[in-house]
Amino acid sequence: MASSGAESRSPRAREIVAAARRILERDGSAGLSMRAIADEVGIRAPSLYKHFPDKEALEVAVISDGLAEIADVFERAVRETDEPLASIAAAYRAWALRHPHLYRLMMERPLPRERLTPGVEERAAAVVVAAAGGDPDAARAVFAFAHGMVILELNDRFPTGADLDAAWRTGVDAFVSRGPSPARRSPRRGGSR
Amino acid sequence: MASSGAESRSPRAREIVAAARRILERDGSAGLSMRAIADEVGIRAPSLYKHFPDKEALEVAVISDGLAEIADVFERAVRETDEPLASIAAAYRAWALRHPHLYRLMMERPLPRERLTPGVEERAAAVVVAAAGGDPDAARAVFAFAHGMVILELNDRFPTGADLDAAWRTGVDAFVSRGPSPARRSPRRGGSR
DNA sequence: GTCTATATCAAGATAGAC
DNA sequence: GTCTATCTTGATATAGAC
Repeated sequence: MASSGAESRSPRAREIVAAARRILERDGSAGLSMRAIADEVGIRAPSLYKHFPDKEALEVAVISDGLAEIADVFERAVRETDEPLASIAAAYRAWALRHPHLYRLMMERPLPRERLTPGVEERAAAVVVAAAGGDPDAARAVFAFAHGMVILELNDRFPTGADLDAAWRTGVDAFVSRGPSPARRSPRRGGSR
Repeated sequence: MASSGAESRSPRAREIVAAARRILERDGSAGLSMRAIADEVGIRAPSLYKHFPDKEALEVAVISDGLAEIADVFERAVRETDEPLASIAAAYRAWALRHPHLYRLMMERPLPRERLTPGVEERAAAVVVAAAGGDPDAARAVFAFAHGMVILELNDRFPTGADLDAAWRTGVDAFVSRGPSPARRSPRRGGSR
C-alpha cells in the first residue's frame, strides 16, 4: 500500500474529502453538490472554499484516492496467483461493482492529470502491463475489455438475464490464451515491466 | 437499411431532431439545451413542447436514430468480408470517432428501452452475435472490448502516444483466434444467428 | 403551433462581517 | 475558518394570449 496523496491534506480537508466520497457513493455524482458536502460535514457551503479552491479540486482529491485504491487492489490481486490477468480482472470487477458511482466519476471523463496525485495512474497501469507479459498493447486491450464490461454492466446495457460471468470468462480466456506477449509469434519470452 | 423510426415523426418533429443532432455533434451534450435546439430551428424554446413532451423524448429520438445507423453500419460491414468480427470492429470504431458526442449520449447511460424505436437495439446486437459465431457470451465480450477501446479513446484515457491501432489489433486478434464459439472445445461448427 | 412572460429550482462561487 | 447574504447563471417546464 503506497502513498495516495491524502497525507498532504489538512485534517479538515480530509474530513471534507471523506464526506464527499460518502455522498458520492450514496447518491451518485448528481447528488454531489457543494451544499450537500457541506451539510455532510456540518458546515456551510462557502466554508468549503477555504479548503479547496473549487469543486473540481475536491473531486480530483476523491478521484486520486480512488486510483490509489485500485492500484492497491491490483497489487494485492497479483500477489498470490499464478494467473495475474484473471486475478486482476476479477478484482477490478469486484471493486467497481462495490463502488459504482465512484467508478463512474473516475472513469467517465478525461483524467485531470495535472491535478492528480503524481504517479498514481502509472502505478495502477504498471501492474496491468506486467500481467500482460510486458506488452502495453495487450494491457490496453485487456483494460478496455474490463472497463467495457464493468461500465456496460453498471449502465445496465446488457439484456436482462445475460450471463456476465460467462462473458467475463470468455474475454479473459481469449486474452490469457493468447499468452505472454511478443512471445506468441517470436520465441522471446516476455518478462515483467 | 431498415426502418429507424424516424418515418413516424411529423416533418416539424424531424426538423427538431435534426437540429438537436447538429447541436449535439457540434457542442456535446452539455450544449444540448432546449433553448439551443429552439434557436437552431428558429423558434422559441416553449414551442418545442408542442412536438415533444419533454427533453428526454427528444433525446430518445436522437438515440434511436443513432442506433439504427449503427445497425446499418454493422450490416454493411459484414456484407463484404470474410472476417466479420474484425470488419465490425473497424466500422464501429470509425463510426464512433466520427460522432463522438452522439456516441457518448447513446452509450454512457442506461438505454431508455421503453421509449426507443422497437427492435433497433436487437437489430444491431444480432449482427454481432452472428459474427461471434452465435455465441452471445463472446458477442458481449467483444462488444465490451470495442466499447471500452472507443470510450477510453474518446475520453482521452490512454497515454499520449499509445498505439491504439496496435491495441485494437491485439484485442480483435485475441477474439478472432479463439474461433467460432462453442466450437473451440467441441467439434461442432458454430453457424450464424 | 407559435409567441411572451414567468414559475421554479438548483447550481457554483464571492463579499465581507466576526 | 466559519458565518450570512447574495450574485450570477442557466436549466426545464407551464400558462395563456394570439
